Amino acid sequence: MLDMKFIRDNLDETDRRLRTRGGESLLDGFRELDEKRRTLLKEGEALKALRNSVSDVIGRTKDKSQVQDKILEMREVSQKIKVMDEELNQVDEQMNSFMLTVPNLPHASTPIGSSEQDNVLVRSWGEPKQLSFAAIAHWDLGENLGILDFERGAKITGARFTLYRGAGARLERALLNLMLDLHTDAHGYQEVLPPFMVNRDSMQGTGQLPKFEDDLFKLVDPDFFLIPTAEVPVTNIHRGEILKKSDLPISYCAYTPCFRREAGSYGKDTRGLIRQHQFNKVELVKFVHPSESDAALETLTGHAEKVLQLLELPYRVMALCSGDIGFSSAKTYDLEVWLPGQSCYREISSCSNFGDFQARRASIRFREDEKAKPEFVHTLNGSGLAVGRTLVAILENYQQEDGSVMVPKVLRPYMGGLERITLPN
RNA sequence: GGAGAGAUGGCCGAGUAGGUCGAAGGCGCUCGCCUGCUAAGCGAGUAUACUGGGAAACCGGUAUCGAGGGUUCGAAUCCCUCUCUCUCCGCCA
Repeated sequence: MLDMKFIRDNLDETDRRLRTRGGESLLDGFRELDEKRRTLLKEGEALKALRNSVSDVIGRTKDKSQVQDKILEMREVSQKIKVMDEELNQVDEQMNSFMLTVPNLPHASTPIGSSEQDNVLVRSWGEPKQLSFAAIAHWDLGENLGILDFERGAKITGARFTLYRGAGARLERALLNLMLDLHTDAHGYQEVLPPFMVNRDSMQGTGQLPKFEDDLFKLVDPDFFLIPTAEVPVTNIHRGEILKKSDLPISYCAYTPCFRREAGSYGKDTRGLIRQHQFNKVELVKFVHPSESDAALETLTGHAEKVLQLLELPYRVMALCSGDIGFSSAKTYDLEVWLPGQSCYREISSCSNFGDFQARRASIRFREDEKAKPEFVHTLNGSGLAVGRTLVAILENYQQEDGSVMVPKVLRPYMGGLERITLPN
């Protein structure tokens, strides 16, 4: 959420910056609504002030018959207040739901652009592997090796669900452990294991609601949602809190499964593990002092990159343009890993600085010093990494001409020493 | 699932025949004094949001005692609904 006062004082500039996201104005009607709200507020509060002071007099008067006329008068005032409050509530609600649908301001360093095409290459690491034979896509590799069973996944649940078996299941678990160990031991994150379902307030705190309910899996009875990313429960750890400045920065990493409806992506990536309704991810989340968030995005992105480097998977870093960054994000770097089976780079991590956008929604604050007013922290997060897609990258990059797949050296201790996943006899 | 208890400020904890309660007291914290260290002592201060005025310091208004609604001139205090926490019983990975 943006700061209402900031919008009020900088309406044109805010509008201009928001337009870089998609062109259309996102602030229509703000001024009228804001003025209406403040007028109602002012009038209502004046009446309440009157009622409070007169009620005080009534309270002090022992003989109520002396103030009978005042009581009658206040009865009418209270009626008026009630009417005005109702109107104000409506306006407040309108304002609130309006504010919740306004996306974050793009960061000054976010490239201006309208689509994916305008994303900017920041750097790349490793050479895209040129295989000496025809690359096989991971879905075929996985099925041939008997480690990915798409048919049975679909039978058990439906499309975009997959059954992992044997070395495949082990490989997924190995990746999880490698990532968690790296981020906790080497990068200083505290591991957390949060709930995989969250309530509506949490979804609103990080920005998934109210706008993107269609993308979520929702429970029928309690009003809970399956998390689409660990960002939601982990960022909401500190919802409604005032943190100590000395606690910052706070760095969490978490493994969770992620559940996404993928509505609107029918026909896209229908084969393989790239786009699933359920996938595993290790997420990095930071709460930092506002002056630190720019630098924190760089280090956080570096932490995600480190996983790819350890696995020796070629990748590139893209700065998303204003038209491509997410609703809550001010600045985003995507890590894209090279996939020989598709001869292209595919997103494997998304690292974002949200500025104070999520912190304002979720009310996560700190004090500069003991007496200072609370200020909003800045929040960041990034995938470190999407595990399913990492497994895809390993299968495709480490595939051998005989159809087997080498296990990256760094993973072998996690795989019971296994060096190669071979075809079943 | 059944029975009961409870939710007050950073923490603990008063406050139920409705008014002078944004809320006693204690702890913690901040500033000052005192004490040649430490501790103790003394004094003052110490919630948040919105809103009006002011360059600012700051001053004023409104709201908030789990959430929402009701009764009333007036509610932390009465009534209703919901949520959460705790205890006991049952069930269970």
